[in-house]
Amino acid sequence: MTIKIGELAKRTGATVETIRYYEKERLLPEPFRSAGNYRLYNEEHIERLQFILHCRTLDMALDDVRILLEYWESPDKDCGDVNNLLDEHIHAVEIRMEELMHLKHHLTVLRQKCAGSAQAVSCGILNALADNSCNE
Amino acid sequence: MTIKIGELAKRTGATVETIRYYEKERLLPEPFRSAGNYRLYNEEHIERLQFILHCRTLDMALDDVRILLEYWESPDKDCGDVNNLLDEHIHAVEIRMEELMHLKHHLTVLRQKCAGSAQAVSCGILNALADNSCNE
DNA sequence: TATGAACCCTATAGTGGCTTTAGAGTCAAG
DNA sequence: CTTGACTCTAAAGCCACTATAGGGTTCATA
Repeated sequence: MTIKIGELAKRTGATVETIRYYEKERLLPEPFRSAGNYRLYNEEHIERLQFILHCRTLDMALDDVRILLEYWESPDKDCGDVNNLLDEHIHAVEIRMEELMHLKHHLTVLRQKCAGSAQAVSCGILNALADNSCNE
Repeated sequence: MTIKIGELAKRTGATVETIRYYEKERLLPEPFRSAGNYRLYNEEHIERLQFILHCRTLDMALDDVRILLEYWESPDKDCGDVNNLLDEHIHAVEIRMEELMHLKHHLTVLRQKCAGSAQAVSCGILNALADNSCNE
């Protein structure tokens, strides 16, 4: 059983372009080609692509995915580094969440500086952006 | 009083490269040049750059900054759109925060699939990434 | 006057993870 | 035999910078 790139895209939810991009990035191995030079994928390609896509839904960088794929391909390896990679990723997400919380606070304070519509010259938002009084 | 680009960078916290980039992007007007072709900035440049940087600390896109600068330059305009722009930005931040909350949940569940170090073949994390069982 | 350090200049390429575009080839159905 | 859906490659575009290469300017010190 082999499928063409459009069918692989349909089955996994990736776009055709993304699949070709992953191949160029060596995340997916080069598949066999048909007589007409079409890529032909098999079950292994499908699984590997799904692995990659699952990692991406978890917002992992492709370099991290590369590392995880290596472990996935080497059943005997110690997976301690996998745990570390995940811990670091969770930490990064936590940090970004905190950043966004602060950000939202600043934005909300800023928003309250101008109740309705008025002339720009007296708009509390524009003035606060000029002197940064919303960040102090 | 005029200052060179390094001094402007020092006073605002931007890098020299970012300042030149903003000029190329027409966020900052082209300054006068010295005899030796050095950029010479004045008070207005400093204020405008600070306005831009304040917007950036609030994670606004440069296109949004462009719009805000326009209002800032036109004191007579109605600033209702400024409020809308901000509301939309706050909404985008809220959405991203929710996304990250879900993300963190998935990552935490995934992390618990592998307690300590073991062989990759039996690592709950790698297996869950393969079948996406952490996202269901 | 020479020289060296600190600063400045332009132009171009790289970052990440794709997406888009242009231009061409393949294949099955009508 | 043509149409339309699919596929191919190569290159450029996205965002907001950052980095690099290869030079020029300015000023203080030797």
